Amino acid sequence: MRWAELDREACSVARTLSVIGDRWSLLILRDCFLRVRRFEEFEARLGITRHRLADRLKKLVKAGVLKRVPYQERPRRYEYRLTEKGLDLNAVLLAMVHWGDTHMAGKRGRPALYEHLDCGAIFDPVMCCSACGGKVTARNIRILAGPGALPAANDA
Amino acid sequence: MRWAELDREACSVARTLSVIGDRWSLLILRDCFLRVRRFEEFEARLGITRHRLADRLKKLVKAGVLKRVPYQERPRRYEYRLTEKGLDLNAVLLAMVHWGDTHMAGKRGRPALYEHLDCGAIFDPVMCCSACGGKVTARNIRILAGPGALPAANDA
DNA sequence: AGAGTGGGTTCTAAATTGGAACTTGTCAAA
DNA sequence: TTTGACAAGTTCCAATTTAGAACCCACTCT
Repeated sequence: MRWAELDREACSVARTLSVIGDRWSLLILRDCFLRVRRFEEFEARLGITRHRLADRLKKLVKAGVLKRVPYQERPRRYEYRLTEKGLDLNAVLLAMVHWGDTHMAGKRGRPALYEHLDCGAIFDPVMCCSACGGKVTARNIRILAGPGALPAANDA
Repeated sequence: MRWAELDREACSVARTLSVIGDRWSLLILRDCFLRVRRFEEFEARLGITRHRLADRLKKLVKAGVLKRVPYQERPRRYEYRLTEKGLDLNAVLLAMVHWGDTHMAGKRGRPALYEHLDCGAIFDPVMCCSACGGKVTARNIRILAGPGALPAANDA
């Protein structure tokens, strides 16, 4: 399967990966959440080549995750900002951060901490059920075919 | 930056991506959560080449996300199962599924539904604060440097 | 006029991936 | 006693993708 075919799968994981499933996209988005917005700034922070960066930014804009916003005229220059669709990726990033903190942290501890502004606590992100608010884990969920499942491939 | 350098970054996102940041790993893991365990079954479901599949499974085992369990002797054959570390990736998958459901679903609706066994409801996974249980979004958190942040690069 | 800035594009070499065929034990049927 | 099938890989070559470095363009500043 090629990249271009991935978004046609009847699977939300595959469709999501068609947007963010490469080495750089999520690192670019991580920096977006840290309020990085300009081409040169991304380049300096990421260790990505200008070539790749230009290409990824273009793809993320096309996917509707980032938007290109002019911040000066003559010469016209643009910066890259998260759209609402992009901001919604926060949960994905947080889940990855939490997994990395739990399973990949070095002896010095986690690289970053998160403060919940609503309650003031340094917190861990936890996946919860929208109906009852209880924790969701691999062991207390069941997967069912939804309306968008293909007849011949009614998997996730 | 090359793949091999990614896990040395002082960032939990980068470290997590060093394990699951390629096109196939998360699709393999998705199938693991759907109780797929054998080489041939992965191959048939994924559209991946045997070559790539063998390589990815090896890497995921080395990363401690999957374990190789013999299921018969003579000839000795192994199947692949999620470890606890792998089961913890459930939150990442769920976050991606939810984003895909919200932003990439076709006209026929989401391909899969999730039932929370503790309460019986078909639910959406929501990121919550471990301290107060409230919702966590991009707009109500603040990121702080943690103990594992490098002096010269105290970012996420 | 010359240097600097921000945001790219173009080029080639290196790394990664896809595709198809081949290998290794083992059993079971012809 | 070949022959075939099965499951789980491995090997090899071609195609695609990426890295690395240099170049380009539209301005502004000195």
